[in-house]
Amino acid sequence: MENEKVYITAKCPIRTTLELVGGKWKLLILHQLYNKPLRLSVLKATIPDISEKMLIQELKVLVDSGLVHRENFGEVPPRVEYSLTSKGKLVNPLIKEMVTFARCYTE
Amino acid sequence: MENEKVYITAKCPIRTTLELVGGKWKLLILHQLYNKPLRLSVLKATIPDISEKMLIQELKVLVDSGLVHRENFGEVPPRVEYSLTSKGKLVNPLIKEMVTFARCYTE
DNA sequence: TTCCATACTTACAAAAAGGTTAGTACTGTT
DNA sequence: AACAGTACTAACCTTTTTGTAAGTATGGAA
Repeated sequence: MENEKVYITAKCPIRTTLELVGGKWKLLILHQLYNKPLRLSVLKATIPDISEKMLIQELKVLVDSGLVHRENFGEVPPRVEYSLTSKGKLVNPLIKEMVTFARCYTE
Repeated sequence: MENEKVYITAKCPIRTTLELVGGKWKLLILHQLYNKPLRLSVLKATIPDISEKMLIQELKVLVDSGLVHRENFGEVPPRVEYSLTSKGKLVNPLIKEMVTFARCYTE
């Protein structure tokens, strides 16, 4: 089971992963949520280049795919916190590998 | 050194990796080259949906970034083989993590 | 009654990525 | 002289992704 060969198909695991966390922003967002829940405004501040629209849009996708949990405290002014679900935490080793890869590549 | 915190900047490791292997095709191509050098025609056959243009275009990018080696045997009709460089082999653990992630996610 | 703070929406525009189709170059074989 | 076989190129178009700028909703504080 462990080392089954991966053939490229419409639903192969590599493509599944690309669909879930591909694109310019999702992994950056997930990485910020690694430690603790964060509010939108904090996320925006720690990902300097992202626009508010993209941030909200990508968060929504991540919530829809079950990687991120959205908690609305129903206060005014609004307070909403985003955190990793247990599935979302599965991306941590992946991000770690990306960091390792980049460091080995550039060294 | 090991566990340095990763801040999101223009050249942070996550973004470096995304630039190198991001997009729809690069990781699929690299995965096919995992075992052995392959010719263009074979790559095309094992990645069913890719167009010839995209395959050649992405291979060129991968060669330019030093992840893939291109060997031209100078024969007629042309024979060219593509293989992973040592830097290219660094993506293998990354791909493995992607496969693991997808399997955990979907189970 | 005006403004504040925060999360979120909408309409539109620009840029990037990807796809289609038709071609080139090269020689040995028919 | 035409063709086969392989890697590659070029022009053009469509789709997807990302960005910009403005606006909405809320209730309490000034």
